[in-house]
Amino acid sequence: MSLKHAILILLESEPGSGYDLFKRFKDGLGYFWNAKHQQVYLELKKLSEAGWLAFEAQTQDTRPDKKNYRLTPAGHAELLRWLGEPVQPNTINDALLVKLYAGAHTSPDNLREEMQRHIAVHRKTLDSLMSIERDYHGLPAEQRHALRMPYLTLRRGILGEQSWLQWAEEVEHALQDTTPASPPPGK
Amino acid sequence: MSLKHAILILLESEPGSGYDLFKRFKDGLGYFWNAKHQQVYLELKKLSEAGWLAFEAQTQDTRPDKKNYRLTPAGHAELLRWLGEPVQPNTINDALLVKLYAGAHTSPDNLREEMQRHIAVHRKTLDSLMSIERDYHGLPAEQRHALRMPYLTLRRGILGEQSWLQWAEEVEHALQDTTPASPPPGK
DNA sequence: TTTTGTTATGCAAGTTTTTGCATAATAGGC
DNA sequence: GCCTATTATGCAAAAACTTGCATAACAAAA
Repeated sequence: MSLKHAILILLESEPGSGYDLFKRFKDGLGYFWNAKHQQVYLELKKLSEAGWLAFEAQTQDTRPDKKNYRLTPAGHAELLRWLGEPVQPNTINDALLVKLYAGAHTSPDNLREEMQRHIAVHRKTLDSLMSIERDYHGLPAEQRHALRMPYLTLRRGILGEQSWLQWAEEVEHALQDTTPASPPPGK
Repeated sequence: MSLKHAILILLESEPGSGYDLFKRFKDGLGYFWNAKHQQVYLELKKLSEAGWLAFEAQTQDTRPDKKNYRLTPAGHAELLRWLGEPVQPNTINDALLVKLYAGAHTSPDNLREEMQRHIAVHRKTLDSLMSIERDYHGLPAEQRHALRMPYLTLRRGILGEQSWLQWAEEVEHALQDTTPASPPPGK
């Protein structure tokens, strides 16, 4: 839907190779836009063919050669056009919630284990976002100002993860209640 | 990724036609799994061909004929298999956050308008979820018990939307700060 | 010294989802 | 009487994304 535009945005602030972009997706933007490397390379190719990007092959001694992409004026214009257009509200497709919705057809233990796996992931994400936030607060005012918009997206991540974990606690309580009382010690 | 399984779950609790399912997506499950009617019909066809669903054509006098789908034993088995399998954590692809990330390249007014549109949508969603919650609390204990798992997903929706709106307030404050001081009254 | 990890790119095939089009009957509001 | 909404289904094409495979050089750890 808009990996195209995510790429334009990343290259607007700093030109780079497909591999660079892929890594940037894994750190910063990656929290709210995910992409496999194959798709990044494919889109770069398409965007070049559309005239929105240009690249220079860059030979390297110790590393494989890379292609350095940057925005063309047409690419810049397209980015501005897209920014002026309304964005569709996000549609959520969340398989965990689908599973939980059907939870009555499986065991509470199975659900608890599933929740534990997801809680671990969300806690880790929250930790890493909060560590990025600490770094941000340590920056000089000028740099903080330059990063103020990405910072808002970071806040979304932090509030979102906190809310998710709060919900997970509710779920754990609810799942405990469905546990049958421990059976009396057998014969 | 799992529209298949969302359909199996819906049909497990109650058989129905493609149109029925589509409507159920728009109400209940729809909060966390979205599907267009075309895709629902397509998946029903595939699931039938895979032997997981069976259907009977049902002629109607005043309305177009419909096909009533229900799970086969194989479909039921597949659902149980899927429930036993771990679900991958959700990947988020959120175009609004991509736009905000690049917000420095557009006007605060543009961003404020965008946020207003999204706030309106989220407020409406929250209202409707909370009204469903009120209905739930009004049910007799037995029915509440039967719906306890879907209720957990409802809670996810409510906590998630509240957190979203809280974030939106932070964003509004931040965007106000970037507004240039009102210019002195002209000449 | 073998294995694992990182850097670097990409094709091919498949799955999933979206968008556009198409049909057809009835009910209700203006 | 006309327009719009609802019920009901689906094909076809395109776009977006995932999965599997493939190559290749070097660095670091085991």
